[in-house]
Amino acid sequence: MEKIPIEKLATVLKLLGDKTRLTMILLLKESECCVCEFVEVFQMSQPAISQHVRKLKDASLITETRKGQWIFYSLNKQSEFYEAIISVLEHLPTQAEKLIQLELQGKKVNCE
Amino acid sequence: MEKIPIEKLATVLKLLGDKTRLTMILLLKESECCVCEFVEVFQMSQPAISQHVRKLKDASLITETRKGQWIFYSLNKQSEFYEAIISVLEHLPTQAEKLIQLELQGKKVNCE
DNA sequence: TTGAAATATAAGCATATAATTATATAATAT
DNA sequence: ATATTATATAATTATATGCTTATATTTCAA
Repeated sequence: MEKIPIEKLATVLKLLGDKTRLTMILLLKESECCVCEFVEVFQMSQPAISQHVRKLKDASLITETRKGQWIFYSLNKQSEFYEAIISVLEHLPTQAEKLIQLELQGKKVNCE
Repeated sequence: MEKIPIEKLATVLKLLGDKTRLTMILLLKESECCVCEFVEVFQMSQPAISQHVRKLKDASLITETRKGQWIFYSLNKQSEFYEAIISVLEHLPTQAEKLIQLELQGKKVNCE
């Protein structure tokens, strides 16, 4: 397994050491999401969500793809931390119900 | 595998998201240590070390055993987070050299 | 081409964090 | 008994963090 320098991993763990960001990463493992979906799921302001997303993006833990007016975020499988992140996520219960809730509320973004 | 509520794991990851504490945990995986050894290894003040240790102890990630004038700390294998912690540590390179250095400097505590 | 929706960013503020300094407690050795 | 060593704790301070409010940018739709 690829080893990671302690300092780098500590930085990543600090990013994951926030309930909102950890949940974001867990959701992104199951499905790509855009900011407005996170706003619904977390019931937080758009700037607060954008700022959390930016931290994850700055660390290259997630990547973005614009689709029309939305920007979708995904887990970055190319990240040197990807495997470590997955091994953390494995200890968490699925958050699929949050995505189902979104769907039921008609808040899931469909950009086709 | 035992699942952990997101909020709890986020709290633990925040504790591990500090270079000093992450290294402490990694060292404790290899060998129990006392505060004065950590002071040598990290070249930090005794109160700074004690405060990091306290955070880990407050979260029950480590346990203490007094041996004479020293208090030795160990990874708490009974913690509900133990497995998750180990799976994080597996991504880190061994810190055995730090312990060997201690030994060579005659700073390793022998309490027999 | 004007307005609305999605997102980003900057400034400000309140709280959290990590260090230092000073002091207290507990065990050991003389 | 007293001094020394190991450790803990409290107060203080500087910096980091996460939120809010306000505003800018981009895309799409009318």
